[in-house]
Amino acid sequence: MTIAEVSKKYDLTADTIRYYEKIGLIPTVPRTEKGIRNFDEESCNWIEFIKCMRNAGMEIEILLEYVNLFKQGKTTVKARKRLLEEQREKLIEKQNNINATIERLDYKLELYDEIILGKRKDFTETI
Amino acid sequence: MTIAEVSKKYDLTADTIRYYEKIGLIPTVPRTEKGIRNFDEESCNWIEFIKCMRNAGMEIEILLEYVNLFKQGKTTVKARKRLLEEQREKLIEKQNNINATIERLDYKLELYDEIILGKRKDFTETI
DNA sequence: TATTGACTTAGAGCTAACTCTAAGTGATAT
DNA sequence: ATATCACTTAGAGTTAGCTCTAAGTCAATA
Repeated sequence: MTIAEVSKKYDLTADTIRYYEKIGLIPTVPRTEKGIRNFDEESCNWIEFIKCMRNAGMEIEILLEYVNLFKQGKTTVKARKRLLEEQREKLIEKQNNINATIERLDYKLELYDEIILGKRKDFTETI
Repeated sequence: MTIAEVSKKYDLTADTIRYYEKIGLIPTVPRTEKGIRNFDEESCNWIEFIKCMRNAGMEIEILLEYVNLFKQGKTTVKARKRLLEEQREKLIEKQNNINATIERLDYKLELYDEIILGKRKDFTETI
């Protein structure tokens, strides 16, 4: 697959994909004799994985650590597990923050509704 | 309350609080005769609100819009509601992304566990 | 044959959200 | 009296994560 095809498939710009490769996030992208990227299944899997993790807000530096551990082979399995567990914890915390904020917004939206419908005579501007 | 006290109370640096005020995120922070910030309850409520929204990842530009609508008074109640509804939708989407990623990590962590415990003879490196 | 279009590179530029620096004021402690 | 400390300002610097530019190669089409 060319970079244009991969770009379309995963909805990432070609620039972003090249950037990810340059910094080492996508190990060993194959090339044609002319030096043009020819993404195979493994490269695509990496891109899909990176995209998913980035969408959840995981930092590139952390992902780089994971990729580098991966490159070192079986001996790093435990370290990789530890890394993913840590990131899982961070995502849980993010989830909690977002949940709390959604609940707060729900409450505010209810108040706004009551104000709009005129159910609140004691209308005081709540932040 | 001085900026130092507010900084401690909400775990934000004084720099961040000054920055928020400068760009207009905290309307009307009172000052002493000497020109020193003297945060009242309303200012604190704004800071707490901004902090909560920022923690969930809401953009400063959006929060500025909200604050500006708020300043214009009752006539903007519907617009404010619309704005908060939009942001709620964005948070739901983020939540979904994070949930999907946590589930994916859970699956990977199980695989890693099986590998570590030697339950997998067919060990092939999964990304 | 000339040009169009997809690819290549190195490296500069951009945006959001802070974070820091320098220079200054004023109240309190030694 | 002098030094320390918390505050003030304007504006420069930083970081993450892209995004764009310029200059070039190569294959296919008018």
